[in-house]
Amino acid sequence: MATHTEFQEALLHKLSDSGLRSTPQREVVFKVMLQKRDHPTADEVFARVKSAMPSISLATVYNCLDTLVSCGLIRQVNFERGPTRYCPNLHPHAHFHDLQTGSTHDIDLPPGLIDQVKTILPEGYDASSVEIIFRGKTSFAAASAILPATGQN
Amino acid sequence: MATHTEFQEALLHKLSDSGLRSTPQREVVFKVMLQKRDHPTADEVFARVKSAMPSISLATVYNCLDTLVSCGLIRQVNFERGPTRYCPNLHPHAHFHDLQTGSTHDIDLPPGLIDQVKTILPEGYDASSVEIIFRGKTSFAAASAILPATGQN
DNA sequence: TCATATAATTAGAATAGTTCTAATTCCTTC
DNA sequence: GAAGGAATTAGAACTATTCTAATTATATGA
Repeated sequence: MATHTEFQEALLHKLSDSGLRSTPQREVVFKVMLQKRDHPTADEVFARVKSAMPSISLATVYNCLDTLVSCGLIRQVNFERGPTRYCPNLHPHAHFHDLQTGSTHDIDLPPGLIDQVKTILPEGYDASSVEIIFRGKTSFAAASAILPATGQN
Repeated sequence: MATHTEFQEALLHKLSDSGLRSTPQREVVFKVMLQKRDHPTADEVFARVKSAMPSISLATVYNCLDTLVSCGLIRQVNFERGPTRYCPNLHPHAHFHDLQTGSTHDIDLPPGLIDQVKTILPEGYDASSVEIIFRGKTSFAAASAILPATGQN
């Protein structure tokens, strides 16, 4: 049997690509991000991580999340004035922000769409990333929309 | 000659559509937004407005900007963890965020693009707005890139 | 193996941006 | 011109994030 899980391998690999170490804190933050596939804030990640590692500090959670973002293992999203949210989905996707429930949904992007959208850029603009954010309402989540919106995801 | 300028008419009209009053503060904030067509923060708007109306408060600037956003006279943009920026360009456009200079450029959208992008949404998603953000570098602004990046726009 | 250097973590202070509160002023309408 | 509601104001409060300085962990290489 393997001494490392698959996710640990991926983590180690991506980290060392950037000359960074794999640490217990980075591992647990990454694990927590993969477990519940929503869009938590740093505070929410902190709360989840604490049960597995009570000694971890909020500053470290910020550090780890920033590290994971910078080596491409997770993404960062911002909606309006809310706190930064983190996203473990690495497939090319857009975000749909449900204005009624506050929740966020990933929308898979068909291959080629990003490149196609990039063609609208005039000469001299070289985009390394394209982010697409939809805002609106959903018609399938009627049940959950009744709930008092405990938090976002 | 007209008793009101064109922009005041537009302001008055949009405001009263939402049951709101046109006030000197709202007028001056709107005017300032139209004068320099960049993407200022609330603080920057506050600074610009102060010369015309020294008694205005920062809270009022926030209030006015929110009001203008909610009646569709300006737009709001957020990049990463930076402060909210406000945009007077009402034509359908995307934003290009220059990672080297920190500046923001408006990118005109060809008609139909937004609708086309909306077609990727699965059943049940009803988007009232679509935001597109590019990030990357530009090759034409070599001169300004040398400057020590005093602020963003 | 041990010393050294560097990287990472930590707690808590500090900061920045924004919102809230309560009091005041300004309009609008009777 | 009085009453009621809307808008503004100053400053306090709040939240998210970053910074600082000290500590701990890890890797390297003598």
